[in-house]
Amino acid sequence: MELTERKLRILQAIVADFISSAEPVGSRTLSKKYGMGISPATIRNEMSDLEEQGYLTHPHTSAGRVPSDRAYRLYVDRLMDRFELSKDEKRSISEQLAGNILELDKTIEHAANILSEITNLTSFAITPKQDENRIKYINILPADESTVVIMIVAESGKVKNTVLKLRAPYHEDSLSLLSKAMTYNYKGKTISDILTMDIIRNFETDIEAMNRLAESIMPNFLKTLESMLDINLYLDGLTNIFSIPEYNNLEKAKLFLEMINQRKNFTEVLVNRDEGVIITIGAENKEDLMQDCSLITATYHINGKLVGKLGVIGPTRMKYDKVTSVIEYITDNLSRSFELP
Amino acid sequence: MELTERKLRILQAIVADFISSAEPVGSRTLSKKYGMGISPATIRNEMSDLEEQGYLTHPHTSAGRVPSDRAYRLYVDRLMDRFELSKDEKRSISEQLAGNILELDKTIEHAANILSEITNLTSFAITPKQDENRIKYINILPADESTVVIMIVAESGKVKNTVLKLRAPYHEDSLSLLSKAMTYNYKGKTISDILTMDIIRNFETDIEAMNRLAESIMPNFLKTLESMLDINLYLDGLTNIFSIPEYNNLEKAKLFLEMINQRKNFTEVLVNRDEGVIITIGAENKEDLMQDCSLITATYHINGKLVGKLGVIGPTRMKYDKVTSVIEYITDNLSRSFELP
DNA sequence: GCTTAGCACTCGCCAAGCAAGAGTGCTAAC
DNA sequence: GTTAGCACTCTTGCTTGGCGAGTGCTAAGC
Repeated sequence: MELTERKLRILQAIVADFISSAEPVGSRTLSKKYGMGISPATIRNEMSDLEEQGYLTHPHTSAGRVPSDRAYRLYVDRLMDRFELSKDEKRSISEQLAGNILELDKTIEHAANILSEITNLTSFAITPKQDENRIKYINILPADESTVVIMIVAESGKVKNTVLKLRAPYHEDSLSLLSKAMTYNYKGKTISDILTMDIIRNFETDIEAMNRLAESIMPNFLKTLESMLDINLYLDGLTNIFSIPEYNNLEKAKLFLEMINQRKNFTEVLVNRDEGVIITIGAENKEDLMQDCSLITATYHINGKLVGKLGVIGPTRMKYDKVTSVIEYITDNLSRSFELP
Repeated sequence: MELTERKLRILQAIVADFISSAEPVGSRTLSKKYGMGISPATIRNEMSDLEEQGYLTHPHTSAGRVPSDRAYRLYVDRLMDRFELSKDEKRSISEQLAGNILELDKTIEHAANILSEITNLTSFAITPKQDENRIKYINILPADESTVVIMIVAESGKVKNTVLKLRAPYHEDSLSLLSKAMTYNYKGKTISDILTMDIIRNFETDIEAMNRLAESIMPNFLKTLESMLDINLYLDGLTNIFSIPEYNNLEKAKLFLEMINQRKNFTEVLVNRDEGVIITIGAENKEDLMQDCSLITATYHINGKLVGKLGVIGPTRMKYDKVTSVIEYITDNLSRSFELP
């Protein structure tokens, strides 16, 4: 059976109505509210067909119809109008993001805040994978007689440092020597390359003092380097789910929050998604706990290369048009502000 | 009316029973379970007295008794036994904390994780106030031809840096010169002192290049410095409240989570608490939303000076003995690992 | 042949009513 | 001062019946 023009129109109306009301949509409402020019009875017949085709479900005999995942998919792909953010909204987002570009991570966290604020959903953002980030230089700096700061600067501009107390005092010349040697060795290499290399050996030079220094610094250097690989997950708007009728039930709300609070798993899910704007609806998600959620993610870029992600998660009933627009707008904005000058 | 020995024993039994069962305690239960050697009727009389004195309440006529805030206070101050953690628990905590002392903030976050894990409550930790932290040195380092890294090292070992793209290329000598000048100027000063000083003017030297450099770096330097003052709040075990009978109701759970997610306010509350182990029970808390919560905090020290806090928040019905012991043990452990070597 | 009015039917929801259970408070006896 | 006994109170869980919303089917209309 083909989807006639009229069926599409009805389906669109049902989805739109259900998205905003969260109540099953009845034939009478539809006929009256959306001025379709056909009677409830006709609509009922059409609805019955749509149900047969898997676009609608029926919580129970005497309830209205509810869109299925399939209906949302159709809606997202073909039926929904492109949503244009208002000038004011756009300006507000840009301004808020521009206010805080000092620290990359903070900016990303802030973007997640804005997103949940606007959408009233739970938002998240992850920082880019750093595997492919290349070392620019390494600097070992004196702090006091037995303390040094290991500082690693990557090409993307990411900086990471650790304070390390040495067991023995050091000579300042050895520090700068070691910094140079390490930079020479590692410059241009990716973090993951370095971590798989056999490193300690590389510093068996003639200079005894430097060897000893390298030996005590290396373990911490490696740990620091490893921690540069960590992907940060920022979450916001967690409590927003409490105002969503779908989660008006302790057990569901609990499961939702617990799923998201398994940060490792959740990050993993996000990392594995494709680039660009990706929408997965209900059962399209592989994870058990996401079967009645929709997940929308988009990617932002740093220097056009490293890729982070940002998005929302909520019930399948969400304002796909607006949410998608907002996410797109924010990620575009992020990518632009992370471009090389 | 005085609290007789017997009344105290009864009260203790009621509190202990209610803490573990979350059910109002009846006279019969009490008489049987706690082998008091007196009949339910006698206990009822005593309970009636205790209620009059404000130690017990009565959800309704035909329910058992529930301890009031006052009873918990008495329990905490006089009745509860000191709880000794088992050797295994102690070892496990120490080991987990020792595994990750590379980064101070991570360690503190990790301590909060452990705490919520053990207590099954919502835990939190805040990093120390940095107002009194003194600058050790400032280093402006080259990253590439137009990018520099501003690095600030404080006496506590806290390091903070920002990557800054300059509008014009710089001369490397000016960088080290400026680093030295700034270090000379700020070394030994506290962060808040510097932020209230009128700084830009301090660098009006003869050297033109350095003046220009200082001018473009200063705003970012100040912002970075300011961000060093931020107190980080780590939360964990938020979803634990879902398994607590007191919060077995959407509205309450929601309010609880929203209260805690107002991170600014919540941090403020924590910052304002006294040092040492502090327990506030129910209405002893000033905040509206905490009227039926208890809050336990303890302080840890960095180098014996900077003070951070760690604790739990949960329903007034909590295992005060065990929770207090755990918190104390963890903060002691933290302070010890943050001591100067 | 599509559309529509009419009507019986189904189901969830809510309030009222009822019985069971838990625990108290009081009284009178020990 | 302590305790047994008993009436009383209040919550909880279950059942019942009415109401409203919405459907599905049928038959009539265009």
